[in-house]
Parts: sequence; C-alpha cells; structure tokens
Amino acid sequence: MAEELGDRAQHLLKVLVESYIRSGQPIGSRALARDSGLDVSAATVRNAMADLEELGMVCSPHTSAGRIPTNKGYRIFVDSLLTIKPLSEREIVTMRGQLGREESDRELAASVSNYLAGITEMAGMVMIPRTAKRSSLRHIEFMPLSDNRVLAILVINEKDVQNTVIKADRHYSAAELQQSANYLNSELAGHELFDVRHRILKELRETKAGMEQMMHQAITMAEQVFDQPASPSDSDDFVMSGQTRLMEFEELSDIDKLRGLFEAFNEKQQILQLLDQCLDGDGVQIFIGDESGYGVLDECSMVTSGYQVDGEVLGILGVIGPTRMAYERVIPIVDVTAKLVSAALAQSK
Amino acid sequence: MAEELGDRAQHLLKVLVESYIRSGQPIGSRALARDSGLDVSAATVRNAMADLEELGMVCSPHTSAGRIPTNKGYRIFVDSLLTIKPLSEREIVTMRGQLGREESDRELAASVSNYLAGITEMAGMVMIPRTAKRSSLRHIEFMPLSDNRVLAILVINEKDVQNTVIKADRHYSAAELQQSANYLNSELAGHELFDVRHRILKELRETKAGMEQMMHQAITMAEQVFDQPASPSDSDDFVMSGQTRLMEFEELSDIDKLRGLFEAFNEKQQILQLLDQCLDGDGVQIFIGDESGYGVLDECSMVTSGYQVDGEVLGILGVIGPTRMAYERVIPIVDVTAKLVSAALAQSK
DNA sequence: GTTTAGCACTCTAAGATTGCGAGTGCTAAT
DNA sequence: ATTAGCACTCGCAATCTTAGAGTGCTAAAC
Repeated sequence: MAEELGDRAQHLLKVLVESYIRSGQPIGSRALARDSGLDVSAATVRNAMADLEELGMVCSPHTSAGRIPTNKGYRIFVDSLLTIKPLSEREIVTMRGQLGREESDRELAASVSNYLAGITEMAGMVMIPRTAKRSSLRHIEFMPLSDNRVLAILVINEKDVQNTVIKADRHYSAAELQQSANYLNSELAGHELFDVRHRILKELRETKAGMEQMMHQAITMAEQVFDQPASPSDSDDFVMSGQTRLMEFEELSDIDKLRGLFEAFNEKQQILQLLDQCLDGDGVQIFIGDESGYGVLDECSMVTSGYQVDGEVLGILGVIGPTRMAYERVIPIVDVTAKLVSAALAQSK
Repeated sequence: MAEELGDRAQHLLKVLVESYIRSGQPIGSRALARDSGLDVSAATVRNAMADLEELGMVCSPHTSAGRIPTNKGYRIFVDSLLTIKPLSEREIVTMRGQLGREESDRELAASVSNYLAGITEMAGMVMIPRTAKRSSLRHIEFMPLSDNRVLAILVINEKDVQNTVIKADRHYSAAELQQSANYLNSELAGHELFDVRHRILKELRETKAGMEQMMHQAITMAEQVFDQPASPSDSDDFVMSGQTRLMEFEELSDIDKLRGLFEAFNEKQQILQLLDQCLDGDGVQIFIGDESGYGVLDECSMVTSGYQVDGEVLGILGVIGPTRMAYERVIPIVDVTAKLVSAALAQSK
C-alpha cells in the first residue's frame, strides 16, 4: 500500500475534515463530491474514500453512514493540509486591547485564560511561569511563630510574595531572626533563586567550623526555606477557565467521559505534566485525541504555544476542545496570544 | 383545608420521603402501605395521599405513577419528621483522625471540604473565615517597586500572609519605607484588623497638621493598604471539592442544569452570598431546592453549619447534593464536622 | 486505466403499534 | 372510617415498519 496520497485524495481529505468540523455529521460521497469543487462523480469519490479508509485516515461509524476523519486523518490535515488564515491587524489590535495591564503574573494568567476560553468558546488554560527560573530573590524576612516554628517570607522579582513555615531547633527571638534576615539579605538579595540555593549549600559546606554562630543559624534556616518546592502547592501554578463550555459539545455528552475530564482538570497535576511536554517544542503545538497518551482526552485536542521572554520559554498557554475544533481559527489565536503575552512580559520585566 | 396533618398522614409522609430517598422512584400506594408498618390497606393510603397532595406536600409526575415529595414535603420532613441517628463515638473518633493538623487556614479548609465530599459522596464546601474579624495584625513590611509603587506585606495572626501593591505619590527609598513600617509596627502591631482601620482614620483626622512628616507618610500608606478588601480576590476565600460527584445523580443528568450549576461553582460569588445568609443562623441549616432563591440550585439541597471560635461564627461549611439526599446521615456529619473544626481552631489559636 | 452510471444491499433513525404493569380514583360494601 | 373491587389512565419497553442515506460492486463509457 502506498503511503503517499494523490493530490485528489489529499484535497478530498481536506474538504472532508473541514465539512466534518462544520457539521459534526459523517460526510457522504455525494455531498463530498459536491463540496469538493472537483468535477467528479460521487462514485469516484467513493473509490478515493476506500483508499483513505485503507490508509486509516477516515472511517465510517457504520455501514451506511458517510465517513469521518480518524485521529490520523486529523493529524495529516493539521500538519499539511490546513490553510490557516492569519488574523487581521484589526483583530490583533482588539486582542491587545483585551489584555489589560495586570499587576501580578497570576492575574495576567487568569485574564488570558479567560480570554482564550471566551474567544474560542472552549476551555482555556495558562501555565504560570515557574518562578524557579529567571527570578531573583529580592528580600527575605523571618517572623517567630509558636512552637519554635518560623514564618519565612520571600519577596521575589518585583511583586511576588511567597511564604513558608519552617521548624527551628529552638525558639528564636524576633531580634535574632531580624539579624539572620539582615545577614541573608546582604548576602543573597539580587541573586537568582537558582543561584541562591547553590550559595547556601556552598556556605554550609565550607565554613561549618569557623562560621559565626549567627551566620550559621541564618544559613541553616535559609536552607530549609529553599529546600521547599518552588511554589507551595504545585497544583496552583496553572489556571484554567471555561471548562463548562466543553459540556456543550455532543462528542462529550457522555456523562462518564465528561466526569473523567473534569476530574482531570481538578487534579491539575496530570494536565501540568502534559503541558510540560510542550515546553521543549517551539511555536504552536497540537495534540490530537489520544496522542497525549492520556485516556480522558481521547475525544479532545489541545492547541498550545509557549510564551517566552528573552528567547526562553517561560510557560505554556492554550486551549482544550473537542477534536472536531476549528483549527484554522484556533491555531492563529493561540499563536498570537502567546506572542502578545510574551510581549507584555518583556515590557513589564 | 386543614393545615394540620393527622398522625397517620405524617407517618406516611415520613415513610414516603425515606423510601423515595432510597430508591429515587415514585412510591405507589401499595408499596407505601407495605413499608409503612401500619396495618392499613393501599386504598386507605391512597386517600391519605390525596390529602397530602392537596396540601402540596407530594405530587405525582404523571397520572399512573406513584407519589414523590415536593419541596414543601421535604421541608416538613426535615423540620419535624426526620429522626437523625447521631454518629457513634467510634465514627467521631475516625473523623477526628481524618482531620490532620494542617498548617494554614486554607489548607485546613481544603482538607475539610475534601473530607466532606468524600464521606457524603456529594460536593463539599468550606468558607474560609473572614480575616477581617478577630484577627490581629502581627507585622507590616514595605518594599519599593518600580513606578512609585510599593509592595505591602501584612502578617496576620499566626501564619497568614497577605500582600498588596499600593501606589505612592512619589518614590520612596527602602530606608524611608523601613522607617514607616517600624512606626506602624510599633503603633499597630497586636491590634485587631478591625481596630487598626479605625486607628488609622483617627490618626489621619486628628493630627493632620502637627504630625511629623514621616508619620504622615506611614499613615497615608497604611490607609491605602487597609482600604483594600479584606482578601485580595474575594473569589478565593471559599473552597469546594467533589463537584464532579454531582454528575452521577440522575436528577442532575440534564446537561444544561449541570452546566448552570458548575458555572455557579466557578463564579463562587453567588454561592458565597448564599453562604453569608447562613452566618446568622445557629447550628445546622438546610436549604431545600429553590429555597435558596437561586435558580440553578432548584434540584439541590444545601446542608450547612457554621463553625466558631469563642462563640463567634467564623465561617460556614457544608455540602451540596441533590434534594433527594440522605439527610439523616448528612446532617449529623455536617454538624460534627463543624464542631470538630471549631475545636481544631480553638486549639491552634 | 480511469471514471462513471446503475443497482442491490445494508444500516440507522424516526415513527407507529402493541402489550404490560403500575397506579390511581371512585363506588359500594363492611 | 376503612376496605375491596374495578375501570381507567398512563408510561415504558419491545417490536415492527418505513424512508432515506450511503455504500460496494459490476459493467459500460471515455
């Protein structure tokens, strides 16, 4: 069997996918012949369909129904058949207007996610840049709590605050803690978080003996603070909106599938993992159906793109919707959104 | 028409509701006569049913089906017919075990919500205590940002951190800010948040003229900080879990209703408003169907209870499920949970 | 060799029909 | 007041029917 499809077959596949995306109904040979623009009869189309079916690009839900694209069919369509019409300048301007000037990263993410959900009428999601990278420690502060515990407050970059409770070996007074914080601030402020961890470990190793009591305390405490995972609860560094829109789609009307999907969204962990995969790639990436290797997304596709600052991909944004989505519209939207977010971040840096 | 029901009618209503909660199917007169334990015939039951129908406590979905309770019927049932069996000591001990020692209020809320959802197999929710009340300012800190903005960090109570960005009239140096913070800390630390706001306003009014420059700065800044709503985004002070379980219930299988419900959960605002109503009441409260005055909850009931410290209700927790829920089980669970949370909070105070 | 028309065949979705079971309401007897 | 009896109603599920859409194949046409 020839893996290559002829021009006609390609064209027919393209028209078929487009029609199916529009109607959601299986496409018959007669309709396809008409819509294709080609001057061929339905019988000819039928022959072509038989070939495409053999190649696994289309299938029919039952004997006397038309054809629908398989995941493989979608893949070919998206990879080489799709003609995306770029957004007009006008639309881009509108989009830029929508993206207000948000204060914090989290707010920006929420707003973008919301925006994506609204414009595509599907679920939108935005992963928040991992603070570990390219973010520098601004200030550190300690407060005594009861039971020898200490509250550590980190100010990172411009405006992100993170706090952690650590357990100390004994009670420390506010004054002692202030001293430690002062020392740490003078030593560590301004450095990248990544770097800070290194320095702490280095100090710990080197000067164990000759170090002043106070410094030692400070470093030991800092070690505990920076030992915690980057963000207090991992499940928080990703926002999603418009999930409920997915209920509207017929292909997801099976309550069990839907439930699985929503549970996955609640878990977040797994979706995050999935998004991590996208971090490597460049530009818009598309997962079709089970390509994610993740059962509950079987009937869904994900269109994502990384957003970046200074050439480094900081996070991922995108949409999730039914496999049968209007790719030619969604792809440029995700693409442009990612670029706008990148620009916004670069500016506010 | 007599508003009073006879003993028999009451008993029958009780058995009917119980049966319906168990089966979800309309209850016919024969079955009801059998289950009631009363030694009466189906015909007698039919007569009683006719009376109950007239009073609007039961209805039949169609001519030849059995009866199901109306919202009014549920109300009577819950108010005066329900026999709740209190949880055994054993169960309470188990519950206490489940409620681990969580660090922050938010974690505790999440864990309790989760727990409620799990044990009732419905959706659980917990409102987080409004920090405005009975929480005292521990410490305040300022950091300069770009563009004359200042990051204010508040430490409240033991371990809650809150941060706000405020806009200043000019650029302040780190040293100036430190001074202001020192002043504010000496003046305000240890006082209740509620009180703090008062003091600030008072200072502003009184000493406008004779005040030292630095103090004035400090107070003006503090005013901005405490002018913000108690929590940065209102939508955050309430957690919910197990929403997806609601998909399992037949009465909610209508995709549109479900969607409305989920959207309401996402909005949070409206649910919060609803929960606010519960703050007044004492003990376990129950909303049946549309009693909430909130369309999307038509087929649902809410069982809530406030949890308190020192006799003051701090927040609300509870579950949402189909009207047809096992009240006799859910009510004690919510009740005990609220008490356990109260106890846990009192202890960690 | 490719394309096309024709045709028998298959399958589904949407009514229509039927029988059954459950349950009611009424009446008359207890 | 309670009960038995009975005719009646309704919904549900099963079965059947039909119309329509679409296919696959074959044989003729280009």
